[in-house]
Formats: sequence, C-alpha cells, structure tokens
Amino acid sequence: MHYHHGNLKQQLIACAYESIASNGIDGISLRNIAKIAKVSPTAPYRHFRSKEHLLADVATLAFDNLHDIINTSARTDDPAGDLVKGCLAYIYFGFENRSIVELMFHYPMKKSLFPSLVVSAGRVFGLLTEGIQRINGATAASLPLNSMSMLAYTHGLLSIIQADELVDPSTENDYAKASPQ
Amino acid sequence: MHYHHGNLKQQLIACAYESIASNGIDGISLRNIAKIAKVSPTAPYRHFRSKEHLLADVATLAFDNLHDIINTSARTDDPAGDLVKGCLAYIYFGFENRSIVELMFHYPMKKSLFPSLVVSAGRVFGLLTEGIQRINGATAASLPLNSMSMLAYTHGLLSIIQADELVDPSTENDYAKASPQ
DNA sequence: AGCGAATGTTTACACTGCTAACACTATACG
DNA sequence: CGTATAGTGTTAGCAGTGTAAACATTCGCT
Repeated sequence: MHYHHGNLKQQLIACAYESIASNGIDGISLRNIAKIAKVSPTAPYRHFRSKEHLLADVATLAFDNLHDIINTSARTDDPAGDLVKGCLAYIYFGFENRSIVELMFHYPMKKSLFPSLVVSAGRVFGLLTEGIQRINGATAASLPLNSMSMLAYTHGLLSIIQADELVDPSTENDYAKASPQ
Repeated sequence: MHYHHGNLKQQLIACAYESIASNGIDGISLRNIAKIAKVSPTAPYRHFRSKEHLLADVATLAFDNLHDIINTSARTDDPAGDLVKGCLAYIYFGFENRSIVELMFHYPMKKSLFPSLVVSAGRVFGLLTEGIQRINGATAASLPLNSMSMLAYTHGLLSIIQADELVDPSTENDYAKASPQ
C-alpha cells in the first residue's frame, strides 16, 4: 500500500469535478469519489471537513474556469459586442457543463461559509458589471422585451437574489432596491 | 393500529410540502415524511413509486399555488401594471418559499416524466406570456439595462433554457433561436 | 535516531431509498 | 351473507450513504 498519495486533495477535487460533469450532481458520493481516486472511503476526511467542503472547492474551481472562459472570450474596441460575447460564453459554458452549473448555483449549501467560493463567484459577476460599465458608465442601454425575455429576467432576478450569498454586497447591491420592503 | 389511514396520499404530499418549506429540501427523506404523517417508514410506497414521484407531486402543488397567487395579484385595465405586479408576486413567492422554489426549479429530477408537473408549470409561465401579450401583442416594450438586469437576464435565460423540460415546446419556443446551433 | 504531525486505513454507526414478505381491511360478486 | 381479491398498511432486510473514532504508516524536523 502507498501511504501519502502526494496531492490527494487536488486529485479529489479533480475527480469530483469530472464525476459531476459526466455523471451529474445528484448521485454524487464521497465514497465513490474516493474509489475513483483509488483511495479508502474515508480518506477525503483528511483533506475536507465534510462532503460539502469538497463540493465547495469544486464549485470554486468551476467559477475560476468560467471566469477564464469569459475573460478570454473577447476584448476588442467594441464593448457592446464584447459583452454579448461574454454572455454567450457564459451560456455556452452552462450548456457544456450543465451539472457543474447545477452545483455552482443550485446545490444547497451555505455558500457564505466558504470565502474562496464567494471570491471566485464574485470575480465572474464582476466581469459582467465591468462589461456594462465599459459600454456607458452604467444604465442607459436597453433590451427588447418579449415573453421569453420577461420570464428570463424575472426568474433570473429571483434566482440571483436567492443566491445572494455568492455576491459580495460591497460590489453588487443594486438589486437591494428590487427586494421586497 | 389503524389500517387504511384514509387519504394518506394527500397527507404525505402536504407533510412533504410543509417539511420542505420549513426544513429545506436537502435533508428531506421519505422515512421522515412518513414519520411526520405517523405512518410506517415504507407506507409511502403504496402511493408513490419512488421518492421522486412524491416530490413531483409536491412540485405540482407548488406550481398550482404559485399560479393562484400570481393570477389573483391583479387584473385591472392597466396591463403593464398588472404584469409588474405579477412578476413581483412571483418574486415574493420565491422569497417566502425559498426551499419550495428550489424544488420547483432546481431539484434534479426528470421533470418531463411527470405530465401533470409539466402542465402546472406551463400554466404559470403562460400567465407571464399572457401578461406580455395583454400589453401590446408581443415584443415591443423595453427594459432599462444595468449590471444587475444584465446578470439576471443572462442567468435567467440560462436557467430557463436548462429547465426546458418544464416548458411545453408548443407554447414556448421563442428561445430556440437563442440556443447554440 | 526519534518524535510528532500528517495522511492514510479499518471499523462502526445511524441513516437513506427501496424491495419483499406478511397482515389487515374494504369492496365486489356468488 | 360468505368469500375471493385488490388495496393499504406493517415489519424485516439489503445495499449504499456521510461521518466519527481508533489504528497504521510515513514524512519532516530536531
């Protein structure tokens, strides 16, 4: 038996990421991740306090990946075009990493308990904010409205507000005005 | 012991709804729901083929509740105001029933396997579509754009597209144009 | 060399979804 | 009215889960 695997922590994160991406988030289990990493069922507990802590690190990695993808999508002298490309990159990422997005946005965990996760998520949202600001300072452009847009806007607003642990209040608090009371 | 509880099925749905609303969706267990309903741990299997089938019925009930709330929120001669009130009712519902919304939109289950769930969800989305159409036929109004709006719109669009099992393609397929190839 | 910390393993426990076998009860039919 | 049958409850049991505790091995430092 090889004790001291080397960098088991990073490998567990990678294995979990891979497993979620290909097999979905629902059936994920610590024991299975440990098996994939060819390690005993409880070995992960030497590196993560709980399953949630491991998944939080996976989500952090995912936000970092998404950030890099958006960030390298475009940076021309056409800010509006860049923003659209960034949003499309965001959506493409969601399509290609559906289960990972499920983990990032909808997996039930106290996100605020994981500072690095909050930071990484905030960096992604910051890209959007920056894209808007590059266009015209803040709040002048407009979007055409149809039923799909309205539904997306309303549901997205709700979804984002409910995930507010992910957003650093100091950088993103516009929506406070939209909350009840 | 009382055999033949009476209407255990409806009571199990109600107990599950209550338990999710107050204790969250993550720790939910069939056995605990059964215990709350003062019934043996496996009794639910006489009424639901699986945990997922019970939760699908809970989600269906939730969509019906949301539909009623939105539907009674406003019906004046001001279509735009009514739409805004409907959207706000939607968001308020999300605030007051956070875990239930988690179940409705983000709980991993093959929604298309539950026709009544698809129908109930479609009725809610139909209210939004109807609200838009009441204003001006379809697609002319506009929204102001700021960073929060853009984020909500983008994330909401992704979220809705990914939940597309919920939307009846015959009534809501605008977004097909927005999907990648 | 040796000691403590780090990192692995084994064992164990309570809980989960689910199946199978059994028990009781309401209903349909002779 | 008596009885087959379907419906609805129970108990027992399985495999799999997250997690804690005790033990084993190895690394790093003195």
